[in-house]
Amino acid sequence: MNSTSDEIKDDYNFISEALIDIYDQIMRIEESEIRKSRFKDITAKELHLIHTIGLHDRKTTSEVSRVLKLSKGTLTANLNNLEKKGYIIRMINQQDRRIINLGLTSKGRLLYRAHYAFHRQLVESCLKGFDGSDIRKMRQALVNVEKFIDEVSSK
Amino acid sequence: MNSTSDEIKDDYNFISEALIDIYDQIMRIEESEIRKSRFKDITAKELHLIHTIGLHDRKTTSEVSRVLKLSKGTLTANLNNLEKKGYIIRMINQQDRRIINLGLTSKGRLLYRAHYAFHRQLVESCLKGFDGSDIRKMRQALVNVEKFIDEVSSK
DNA sequence: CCAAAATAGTTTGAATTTCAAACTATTTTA
DNA sequence: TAAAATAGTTTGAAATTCAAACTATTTTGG
Repeated sequence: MNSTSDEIKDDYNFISEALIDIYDQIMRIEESEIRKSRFKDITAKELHLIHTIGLHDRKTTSEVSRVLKLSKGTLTANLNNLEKKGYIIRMINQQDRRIINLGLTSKGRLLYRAHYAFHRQLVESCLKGFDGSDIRKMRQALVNVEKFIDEVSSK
Repeated sequence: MNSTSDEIKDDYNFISEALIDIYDQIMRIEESEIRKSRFKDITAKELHLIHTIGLHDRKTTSEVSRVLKLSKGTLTANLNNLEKKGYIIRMINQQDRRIINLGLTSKGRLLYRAHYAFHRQLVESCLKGFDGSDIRKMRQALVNVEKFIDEVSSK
């Protein structure tokens, strides 16, 4: 395909505008889809936290608060809520008893998988009609963004 | 380029994972970049609100609260803060005096342009090395996401 | 023309979320 | 083995959000 520099500029503007708005909508729709299922007591933020805790990692509270850039106090409060609602468990690490390892309950794992499946559906619809090389390009674009973010952060 | 279905599946997983995390980082970095400049009193949420109010539109409070899905009360509070800090002005609409039209002050416009420029930089770094047809594909992917979101919302 | 209904935005009071700082318990260091 | 460092919790205050009640204005229908 042939493109003038004006057309490319329009595309840049379009992409820039769309990106600003789309993510907000994604967060909202993920929350509202999850709340239509059996997981009616979960917010978008909690979904994000459940995702970060993950299925297998046994992360510590400190690791999670670093990744999500939440203060330790805030994370403690969030974990209390998710524990009360039965999605996560705290496990005292027996090698170092200051450390709490985090895990998902079976209910938490179900939620994790439901969320992941929905997200996956979104990505599939996004890449509908794309061939392998297109998808590689898409992947490259995300790697580029990550690199840009790293550069800006460390500067 | 040739790709096996396994490679494509890996790409899907990669893209899915990356998307979940990247936006949070973008929001954070936009806020922290803006705060390094003369606009030290602005949060990511306020940046989003300033962007929505826009340079030329004279939107009403109701329009903005609908777009951002904030209650009218919440928006009033946010607007009070931005007005106090000198970024926006409220203008009573003389045709219908119930309506408040919103506008950016010159300080608000400077902030808008600084934010947009940074966002634009991010998009450019993301699409570095892409040709016109690649960029069209990227644009199509975003249109697909928007369509997916609309379908899910209206179902 | 005017009373009732509708609309735009603000105020209010409660709930939730967040943070930093102080604190407790445990481990590491020197 | 006492002091320092680390992991996580508690605490109190500030910020954010919402729904519902409220004020001011405009539109509607008789």
